[in-house]
Amino acid sequence: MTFTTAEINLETMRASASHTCSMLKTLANPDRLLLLCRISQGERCVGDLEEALDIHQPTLSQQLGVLRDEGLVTTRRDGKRIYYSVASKEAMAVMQVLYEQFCGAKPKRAKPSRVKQR
Amino acid sequence: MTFTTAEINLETMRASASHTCSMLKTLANPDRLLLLCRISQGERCVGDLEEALDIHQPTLSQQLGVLRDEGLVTTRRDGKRIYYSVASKEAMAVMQVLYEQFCGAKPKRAKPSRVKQR
DNA sequence: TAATTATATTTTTATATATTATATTGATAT
DNA sequence: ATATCAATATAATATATAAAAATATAATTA
Repeated sequence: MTFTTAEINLETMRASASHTCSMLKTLANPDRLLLLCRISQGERCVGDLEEALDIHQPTLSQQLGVLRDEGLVTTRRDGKRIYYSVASKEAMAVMQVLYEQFCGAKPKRAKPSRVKQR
Repeated sequence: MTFTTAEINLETMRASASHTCSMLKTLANPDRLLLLCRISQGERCVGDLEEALDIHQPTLSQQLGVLRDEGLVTTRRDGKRIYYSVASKEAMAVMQVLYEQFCGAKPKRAKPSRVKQR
C-alpha cells in the first residue's frame, strides 16, 4: 500500500527544511528521545532523569546540553537542583505523533471505534 | 512558556525507540525530507525528482536508496522509468505534523478561526 | 564540605555526503 | 539479433564531520 498527504508545498517546506531537520536530528537519538519523553510529562530534575534513563551523569548532562542548544528544553534552578521542562511546542507535536504511530496510542481527537456488544 | 503532552509512557516509548529514531534519522536530511515531501503528493519518477530538487543523479539515487532501505518508499517500474511512492503511514503522519508546525499549515480537523467581518 | 549539575578534554568510533566511473535495464532502430 | 540511447542504480573512493563515551574537573548551593 502507498500513501499521500494533504498538500505539502515543496518550496514552503524547503524554506524551513534546515530548521526542521536540525530538530529531527536532535530527536533522532534514543537517549534524547526518552529524555524528552520523560520531561514531556512535567518538569524533571537531573537526578530523576538519571535514574529513569540509567545513563552516566556526564553523558546525561551532555545530551541535556544538546536539547538546550536546540531550544527544546528550558531549565529552572531550585536550590541544588535544576529542573528541565519542554520549551518547544513543535517538538511536543512531533513526540505526540510518534507515540501515536509507533506505540499504538490514539490521537486525542479520534472518535472511539464502535465496539460490538455481546 | 513550557509544554506537556498527553500521557507518553517511557517504557512503551523505549521499546520502539530504536525503530523510531532510525526513521527520524532518515527524515533528518534536507534532501531526503524534500524528496519525501515531493513523493507524498503522488508517485514521481526519478527524473521528476532530479529536476524538482536539482541534485546530481548519483547523489539522488543514493538518497532514494536510503529511503528504500528504511522502507519509507516503494518503487514501480514503467518502461525505462522508475516511479517512487510513499510506503510508510508513520512517515506521512510525521511529515504532516512537520508541515503544520514549521510551515504554518492548519491540521485538517481544525475548526476555522472566526474572522471579524467589516 | 557534601550534593548536584555542568563543562572541558580526549578518545573512539562511526557516519555522511559528494564525486567519478561503471553497470543494469528497457526501448528503439537497424 | 544487435547496437545504441535513455533512465536509473551501484561501486568505489575521498573528504569531511561529528557523535558518543569516558575521565577529570569546575561551579553552585546548602
